[in-house]
Formats: sequence, structure tokens, C-alpha cells
Amino acid sequence: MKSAPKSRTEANKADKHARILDAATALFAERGYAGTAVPPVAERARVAAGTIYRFFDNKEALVNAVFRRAKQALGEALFEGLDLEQAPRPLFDEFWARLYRFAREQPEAFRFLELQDHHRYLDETSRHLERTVLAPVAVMVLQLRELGVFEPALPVDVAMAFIWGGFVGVMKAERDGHLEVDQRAVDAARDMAWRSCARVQESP
Amino acid sequence: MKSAPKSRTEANKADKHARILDAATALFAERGYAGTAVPPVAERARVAAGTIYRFFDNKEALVNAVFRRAKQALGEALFEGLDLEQAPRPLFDEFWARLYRFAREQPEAFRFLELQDHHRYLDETSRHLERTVLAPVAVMVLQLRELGVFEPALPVDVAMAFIWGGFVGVMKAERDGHLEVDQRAVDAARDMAWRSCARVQESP
Amino acid sequence: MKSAPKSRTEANKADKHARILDAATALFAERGYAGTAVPPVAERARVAAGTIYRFFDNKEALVNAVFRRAKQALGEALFEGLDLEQAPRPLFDEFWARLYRFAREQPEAFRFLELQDHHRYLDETSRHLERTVLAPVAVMVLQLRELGVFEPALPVDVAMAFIWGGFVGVMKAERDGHLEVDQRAVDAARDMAWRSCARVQESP
Amino acid sequence: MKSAPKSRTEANKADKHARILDAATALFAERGYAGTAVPPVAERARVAAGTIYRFFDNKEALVNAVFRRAKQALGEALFEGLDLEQAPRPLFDEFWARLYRFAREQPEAFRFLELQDHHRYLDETSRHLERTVLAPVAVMVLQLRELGVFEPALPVDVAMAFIWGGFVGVMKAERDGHLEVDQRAVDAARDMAWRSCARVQESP
DNA sequence: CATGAATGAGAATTCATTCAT
DNA sequence: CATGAATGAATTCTCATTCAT
Repeated sequence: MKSAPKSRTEANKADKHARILDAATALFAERGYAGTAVPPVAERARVAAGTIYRFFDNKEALVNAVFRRAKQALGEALFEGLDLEQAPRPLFDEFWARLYRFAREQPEAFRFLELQDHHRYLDETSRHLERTVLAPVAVMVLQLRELGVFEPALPVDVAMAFIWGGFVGVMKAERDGHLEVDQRAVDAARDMAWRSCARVQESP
Repeated sequence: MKSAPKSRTEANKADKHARILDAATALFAERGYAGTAVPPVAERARVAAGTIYRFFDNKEALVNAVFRRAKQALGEALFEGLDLEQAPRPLFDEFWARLYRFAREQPEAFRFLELQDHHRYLDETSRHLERTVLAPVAVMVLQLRELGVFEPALPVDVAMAFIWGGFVGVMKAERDGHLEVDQRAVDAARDMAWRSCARVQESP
Repeated sequence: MKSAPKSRTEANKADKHARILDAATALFAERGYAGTAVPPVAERARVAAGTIYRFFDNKEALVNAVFRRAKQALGEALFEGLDLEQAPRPLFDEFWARLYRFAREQPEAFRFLELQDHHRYLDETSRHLERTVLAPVAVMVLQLRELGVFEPALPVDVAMAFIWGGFVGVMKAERDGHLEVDQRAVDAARDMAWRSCARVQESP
Repeated sequence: MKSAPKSRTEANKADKHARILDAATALFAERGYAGTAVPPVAERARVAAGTIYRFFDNKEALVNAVFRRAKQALGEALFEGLDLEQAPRPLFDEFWARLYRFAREQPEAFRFLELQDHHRYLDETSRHLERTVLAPVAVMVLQLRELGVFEPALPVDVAMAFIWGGFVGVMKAERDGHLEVDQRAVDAARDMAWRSCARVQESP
């Protein structure tokens, strides 16, 4: 539990840090890492350009910080307080709802995470986070397969990549104007995701 | 079929044009649009930097040309000579095989198309192409739905976005080292894609 | 003799002032004026960056203060309590020993004084000091010349410049790794300096 | 032997390279390395700022190039065509005259070489040059000592450092306004240098 | 007074584009 | 036409100085 803000100064400092990350997330999401200059980030964060370098060693450190915060936020949005004891389908539905909520509530972080032009600038810590944050999904998929709910031959890694990609594809299609993602569309995508994994009923 | 080369000069010219597009595709795919400088493109294409500007007005025109060629190549790879009269599942399997072959044979074009940091630089012609190239897929999905092979409630646009996204997700996972895409994985992904759309068998 | 410290506060203040000058001398000596940033000076002096500006108007004023203190320390080291009544050679030897002691005991001040990249920032007072501190040496040289110990045709200003330069050259050669300055080397240099001025014995 | 200029373009290129080195030498000599910004160098060389980076990787590479050219020019000025068979004193006088001519004809290179604030940026090649260029002087001093012209106890390295330092001290005193270096002064300094090394005549 | 976070002008460097050859 | 050296605006980053706390 965070204690009350220590002082105006410290609160302010944390604030600036967050404002810089917010601004960078939004601009990186919009224009890509290489396409974003530092001064616009500063301007959006309402700080001077030099201030960014008080918080981050360089642009690369900044993009790593943005990445980590976004990835961690995703992990929390997906798993914090998630009741793993539910029945498979309700569990899957809640997972999907959380995914969608994240994409809606933190669209910039979500979009940033899909982007790829910063991948070459991620350091080892970030790459490690990349690998771990979605690990619980792997466990879920594995269990559902063991339970006979999912296809027995379903490769876990392929399933995760396919479903995540499918969700991203739907959100991207919306951004590109090919699609409007309303509740009906989200539900349709969720059902596709489910069916893509679910064990096919044998006709008796 | 292309007509015979008019003259050594013209052949040479066409060659340079292609080399520039090849080089730009590869570098854009690797580093993103903003992350790629023009001189390295020239070097890789074995032409002088100035020569690029004889063929393309500026870097933006170049990326549009790259995009169009890649998108068109995708369209051709997917649909050229495709026998639409096949039974649904074989048709789907062939479609998937073609998709995979494109990703393997033209990895740079494929990767470039997934990238997003050039989207803001695409002109109207390119955006139009974006919308039309995959239109035949929409037709396919629609027909399969009408035939009762696909879920009757399946929204065509969501289905396309989801499946394309799923495929991209799998290929991306491979590039990110999360996955090795061998024939088994491709088939697994294909089956997921099919199941995600296929009408669920009612237990009688 | 300094009067007793007025109060804890004032003593503290004088202390900070001295620490800042020490830090600045060391860093200017090491990296040059333009190559030294102010914050590292503050850090080394264990004060805040802003504090430096309570004592000195700006970086230029700081370097002038550093220069004056160093130059004055040199003057004191060379002449304080020097017995001018000694015979010429012992006097010269003591002068040389003092010079060497200064270079060893206050290496940073000594090195700073040789450096030249701050000269353009010196103000009139500093430049005046530059001219006066070594004035006693001129007197010494002049007297020795009058006494017939030094060459009658020896130009005083050339002699001073040459000998000072020679000493600096030897210390610099040590810093550059061309030379190790032990007692033997110091003595050799002293003898060179003496001979360079001393009246040549006519062979009878 | 250099062949005639290959083409206007190549001549121009070599020209720019030289102009940049000239400008950098002058400005580094005047303001020091850290005190000199790149654009003024470009302006003085009548090229664009970016052009400097076509010839030199960065400012550090530039200062190394400046150093090498200056040091080599010094070596050539001192030793090219020098008749080592002359009698000791004439040889020494010619050496001194060459030293003085270099200081007068290439004052910026000479002053640059005395400066110290670029030493930390010199690379191994430059440092090596530093050590080798004046090696012939060591040989000269050694021989004169063997011949009994110089003091038998004279340490060669100290002698070189002292004499070089003495000469530099005289030229620096002129620049600082303490002295006017005319022929009489140069000769006086030369005689000091000679005496500083020469074997003292024993009174019989 | 002392602090040190913040500033923003200015530094080094890159790169899209031009143009003399 | 093709070239690639040259350009200079724009980019990343630094640092002397200020000022709220």
C-alpha cells in the first residue's frame, strides 16, 4: 500500500515521471519510436526537453520504461484478482473481457505493445518481461487442454500466438477503419477464439 | 506476360527500380520506415542515393511504392489461379498454404505489411489497395457462411481480421523467438483458424 | 594570521567556499575549463549546484577565483620567508626547491596554472596578478645579472620565461609519461636552469 | 611524388579536407578543444557543418587528425634535410632556427601542440606519434653528450623536456604580452638552451 | 541561505534531399 | 541520366543557470 504523498515536491516529481511516460506512450503508439522526436514528448508532458533526460538516460531508456509499464499494466489488467477456479468457459469469457477492457481503457499502451519498431531497442529486462507477463495464459491453455476442453493436439505456444494475434488483428482493423468494434464484434471474436481451441464434438 | 525488354537501357532502368524497391522493402521491414535512412537503401540497391530520387519523388513516395508492390504480391500469391470451385475445407487449406508460402517466400514483404509505422505515410491509392486486395477473402467467408459451413452469426469483417491477425501473430511469435513455425505449427494454426469459423456440430 | 572564526555559520560558509575552489581547481586542472561542467564541481565540493552561484556569479567568476588563489599560493610558496640575503647559488637552489615543492604539494593548482584554455576568461584583476606574482623573480634575475653571476647580456624577461617554461616542460613530460621526476631529475633541471643563465667562465 | 590533380572534384575534396583541418587547428589553438564548437569550424572552413562529418567520424577524430598533421609538420620542419654532420654548435643553432621558423610560419599548429586540453582525446596512433616525432632530438642530445660537448651527467629526457619547455615558455610569454620575441630574444633563448646543456669549462 | 529539480539554449551529430560534375 | 559529395534543418543530448521549496 502506498503511503500518502511525502511532500509536494516528491508528488510533483512522480507526476512528471508519469506525465513523460504517458506522453511517450501516446506518441510512440501514434508515430512509432523512430518517428517520434523527444521535444514533442516533452511538450505533451508539459516539461522541458531537458527534463526528460533527468528521468531517463536517453531515448532508448525511455522506450524501455514505456514498454515495461505498458506490459505490466497488461499483466495486471488480465490477471489481478482473476478467479482461476471458475468453469472454463466463464473463465475464458472473463479473460477476454479483461483483454478488451485493457484495450479500451489504455488504448495507447495497448497499441504501443503491438508496435514493432521499438523491439530492437528493448533491453534484456524488457525482453524478459515480454516472456513472463503472458505466462499465466500458457498455464490456462495447458490446463484446459488437459481437462479435455481444448483440443488435445493443440500446441500451447501456437494457440497463444494465434489468439493474441487474432485479438490484435480485430483492434487493428478497427483503427484502420475496416471494422467497428462494438460488443457484438467483441463477442464474435471471443467466440472465434474459443472455438479455435475448443475440442470438436464428435458426432456419435 | 511482360513484353520483351525494349532496350538495354530500359531493362537496366527497370532493374534499378526493382532493386530499390527490394532494398527498401528489406530495410523498412527490418528497421521500420522512420528508422531507415535513404542512403543505406541506395547502398543495398547498388545505386547512388540521388538515383532513388529519379524514381521516387521522396521517401514517402518510396514507401508507398513498396507498400503497393508488397500488397499486390500478397494478393497475387493468395488468389492467382486459385480454384474457387473446390470443396470448402480444401479451398481453405489451400488458401492457408498460400498465405504461409507468401510469408516464407517473401518474408520481407510480409513483415513490411505487418509493420505499422508507415501507415501514416500511405496515400489514398495505397489505402484503397489495402481495402481491395483482401476483398476476395470476404467473398469466400461470406459464401462459406451462406453454405452453412461457417457459423451463421459470424461477422465477415471480424472473421477476416481475426484470422489474418492470428496468422500474423504466429509468424510474429516466431520472429520474437517464442515459437518455431514448422509444418505442424502451421497446420495447427490452420485448424484453429478453421475451427474459429466453422459451424459447431450440434450433438443430436 | 586569520582571525578566529566568527561563528559556526561563517566558518561553514568559508569552508564551502574553499571546498568549491578545491573542487574546481582539481576538475579544471584535469579536464580544462570548457571541458568541466559545473554540477560535477558541486558534487565534488559536496554542495548543491545552486550553492556555487551564491559564492560566484558564474562559471567565469569561478575560474577567475580559482586562478587567483592558485597564483597567490604560488607566490607565497616561492617567496614567503625567502631569505634574499643568501649567496646567489644557494638562493637559486632554494627557489628551485620551493618551485618543486609547490608543484608536488599543490599539483592541481600547479597544473591549472599551466593550462591555457581559461586564459580568455580571465578578467583584468587576474591578468594583473599574473604579471605581478612573479615580479620578485625578475628582481632576482636582474640582481644576479648586475652582480656578474648571470650573463650580462641576459634579457630578464626571456630568462624568466625560459626557466619557468623549462620547469613546466619537465613536470608536463612526467604527466605525459615521458619522464619520471625524481630528485636526480629535479636537480638536473635545476642545474640546467642555473647554467642557462650563469656567466660563462672565460678560459684565461 | 604527387601526380597532378586528378580532377576538379578530387582537388576540391582534398581542398575541403585541408580547409577543415586548417580551421580546426586555428580554432582549437585559440579556444581549446572543448571550447570550440563544430559549426564555427565549418564556417571558417567555408563548408556546411554536416560536411565535417563526411571527412571525420566525430569531433574526436577531427582533433586527432589536427594533432597528427601538426606533429608531423613539426617533425618535418625540424628534421627534413637537416645536415647532421655539422659541428655541434652550428647544428644546434640550425635546430633552434628551425624551431623558431616553425613557430612563426605555423603559429596555430605550434600553439595547438602546446595546448593540453585535447590530450585526453588522443588515440593510440596519435600518442605513438607524440613519442616518435621528437626522437631524433634525443639522439642529438645523446651524441653531444658522448662527444663531451654537453654535460656528461645530463639526463637526455630531462634535457629535452627542459629545452622544449623553455622554448614554449618564451613563445607563450609573447602571446601573453609579457615579452616581445624579436631576433635578439630568440638568440638569447637559444644561448640559454645551449648553455643549459653545455659542459662547463673548468677553470684551469 | 542551501538545495537540486527544472529549464531551454546550444552542443554534437544525422539524414532527406539537391545539384554540379 | 547517374552519381555521390555537399547541404542545413532537424534530432538527440548536455549543461550553465535559475528558483520554488
